[in-house]
Amino acid sequence: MNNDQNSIPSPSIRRFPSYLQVIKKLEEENRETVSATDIAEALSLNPVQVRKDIGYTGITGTPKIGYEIQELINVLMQALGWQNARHALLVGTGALGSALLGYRGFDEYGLHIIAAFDVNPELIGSTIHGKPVFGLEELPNWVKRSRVKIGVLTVPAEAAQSACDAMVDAGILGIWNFSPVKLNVPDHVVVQKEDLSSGLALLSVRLSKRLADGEIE
Amino acid sequence: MNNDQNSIPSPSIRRFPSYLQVIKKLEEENRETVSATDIAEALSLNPVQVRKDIGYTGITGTPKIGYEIQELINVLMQALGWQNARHALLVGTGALGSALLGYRGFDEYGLHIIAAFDVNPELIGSTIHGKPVFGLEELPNWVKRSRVKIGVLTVPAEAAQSACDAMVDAGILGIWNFSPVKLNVPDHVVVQKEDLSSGLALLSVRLSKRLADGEIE
DNA sequence: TTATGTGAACTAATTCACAGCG
DNA sequence: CGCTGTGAATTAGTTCACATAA
Repeated sequence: MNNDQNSIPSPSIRRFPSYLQVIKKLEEENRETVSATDIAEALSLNPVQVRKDIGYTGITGTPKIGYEIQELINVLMQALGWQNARHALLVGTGALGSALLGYRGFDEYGLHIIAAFDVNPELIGSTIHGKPVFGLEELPNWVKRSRVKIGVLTVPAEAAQSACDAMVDAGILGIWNFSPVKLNVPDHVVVQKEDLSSGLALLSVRLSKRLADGEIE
Repeated sequence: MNNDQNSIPSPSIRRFPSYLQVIKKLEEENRETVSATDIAEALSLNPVQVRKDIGYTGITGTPKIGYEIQELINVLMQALGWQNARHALLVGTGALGSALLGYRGFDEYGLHIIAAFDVNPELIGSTIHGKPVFGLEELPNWVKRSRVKIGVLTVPAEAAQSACDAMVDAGILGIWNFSPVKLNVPDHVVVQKEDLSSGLALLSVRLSKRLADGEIE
């Protein structure tokens, strides 16, 4: 088993949430163990890959049986830094922003978006999916009080860098960037860029190829 | 230059939309050429990688100058199968679904979601961000009439497979799946799964590592 | 026999190094 | 020189093949 916490490959980390999802469902059904094969089957992956991924966490399973579900959940959460629920804020309450505010999927994985910020005076003071919307100027104080470290950025391209700067100034350390802009941040800030169109690109290409290769139109 | 249309690596395809985005902005500023270096800089990528990616499309640039912007836009769109705008439908008008209906980013890349379907009687007959919402039972006729091939799936996990089946039966050939479920589809249907939590996972891990490595808390 | 765990082989992707051109 | 274009080297990720344990 590999125990080097610092070097889990990114593709493995990206798969962890889906593993969690599968085994949490089994947990609800009161199953006590899972095999890598079970997980692989549920997700159409190669079982060896699943085993290797799980190996990175340092957990060890028992042959013929698999892994103890509770333990596996714990080490995966641990590996993801999700042991304790994390709080986040969101800047930009447009279509995508309000969707993310209402997306319960994140809570399941320990991310709780607890407040939103925007410049639109019509929204300030209201709530979206139960979360309060503040004016951007309140960001610094709010971050100081709440000690939140993660910010979700869902503003239009033009506003992205300045909203990012505001977050950084306020003390945010991790930015999940949904805007199509490369953000300039100081070294101590981590940015994760999310690009919806890249998935759409792959779908388009694969579909075009199928059509070209003579599927019924 | 590589001209084999059928074998552009997936990572390259995933980067194409961001290239398009950069050069379309330059086009608006009436620039006529871009170098791979320009694009790489705008996106914090390695210039060689950009050049290789562009090479896959078959286009050829001129040393010292770069690529002709119009031509580059054309070949990228071509490579992505986005020459002619594509129409799509969406099933599931929850938080995420309505966000995608209102997300103008897709139009830019040739995906026009022109109708939505749901089972909620309160929504049927209404419009969301200007797009009409129909009952799921209307799907077959609507697809037949509109000849739409792409479906965006944004229903909760429990409903995913049955909504997927409905799409497939109606004649949808490409499914962009935002639900956390592995879909069972016949061979001729292409499924692209989108998993928001995988990006969040990476952000968490990178942030935790930073904090552990002694950033100011 | 059915699982884990892992070194080894393989495949894919990125990056390097450099030739060639304007 | 600053750029393209590309073979070669490198690195990263996946898959195979097999040893081992219950």
